[in-house]
Amino acid sequence: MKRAKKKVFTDFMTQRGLKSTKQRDLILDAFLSSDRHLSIEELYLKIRAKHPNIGYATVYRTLKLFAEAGIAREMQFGDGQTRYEHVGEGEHHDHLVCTRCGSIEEFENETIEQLQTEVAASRGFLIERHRLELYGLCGNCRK
Amino acid sequence: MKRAKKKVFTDFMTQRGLKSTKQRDLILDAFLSSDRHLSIEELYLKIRAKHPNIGYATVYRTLKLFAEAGIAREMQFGDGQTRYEHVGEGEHHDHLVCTRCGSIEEFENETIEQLQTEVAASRGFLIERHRLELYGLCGNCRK
DNA sequence: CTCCAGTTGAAAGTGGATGTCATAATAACG
DNA sequence: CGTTATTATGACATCCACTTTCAACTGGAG
Ligand SMILES: [Mn+2]
Ligand SMILES: [Mn+2]
Ligand SMILES: [Zn+2]
Ligand SMILES: [Zn+2]
Repeated sequence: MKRAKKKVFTDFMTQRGLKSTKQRDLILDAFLSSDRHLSIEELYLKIRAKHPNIGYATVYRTLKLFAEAGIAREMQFGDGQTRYEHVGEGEHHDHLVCTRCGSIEEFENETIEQLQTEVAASRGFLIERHRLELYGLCGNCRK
Repeated sequence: MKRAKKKVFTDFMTQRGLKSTKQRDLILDAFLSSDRHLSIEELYLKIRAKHPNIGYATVYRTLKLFAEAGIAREMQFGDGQTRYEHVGEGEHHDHLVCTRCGSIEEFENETIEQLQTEVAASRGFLIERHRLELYGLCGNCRK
């Protein structure tokens, strides 16, 4: 699946006339092999540890490209930092965010999605995307 | 209900040893008699039209007070601006946000709320609050 | 190998939120 | 009522997370 995403990104770049560079390769590897939901700064620092010459702006721009290519999703959990997470073709999930330790769990619930569609339909609203986040204490932090 | 919220705020101020000022009265009136979901800037400009001496910082600080007092809720719809909406005791609702005209509709769905609780429970997660936003085209903008 | 369009990193710019501080207003007290 | 301690206000400064700019630097087509 890392392979698949790399191909998606390569195709995207070709189709847009963008170039392959070692920075982009680095950033893609770091992104794909990292925890989900990292901020730009976090990914930047991680890469910078081994490649001190990388620029913040390059990481920033490359993550935007990932999002455009469809292999990353930009998100906001209200902590003032934009985060990026991996996404696969047609995948979707929502989040449980721990307000104490900051951990993020994912979940899917088809019934909720269905109800959302119904709510929207009943008002003539057409959903393009949605966002559902449950904030609270994770199992560990409740103890 | 405007009356009720004013009382809640007055009590809050008394209990915290805060002073009553004409600015706070102005801002509370403007807030309570305005559209829901305004940004600080929007409310500031609205008040400033009739009271040119009001300061942005005062509006900013007063809205924070409203939130602390429990008569306003701070929210983010991803457009880079913090918005405040009216909230009543024990009230809750979620949002439909039009990505074209920016209008915001509200809805409640008890079944969805129930399912959220179940999802959380099945993972040992304790929900403190949540956020559900459906983005897309409103009835008007679909035409 | 050449050459040009695309890329990079440092640095400057943005915009909204938040902090600072001298001045002004509130309200308790004598 | 005046006095006085406390809190509030508004102009301005600062912060911070991006976002843009630009001169130097590739990648890769031809
Ligand atoms: Mn996720
Ligand atoms: Mn609302
Ligand atoms: Zn936790
Ligand atoms: Zn609309």
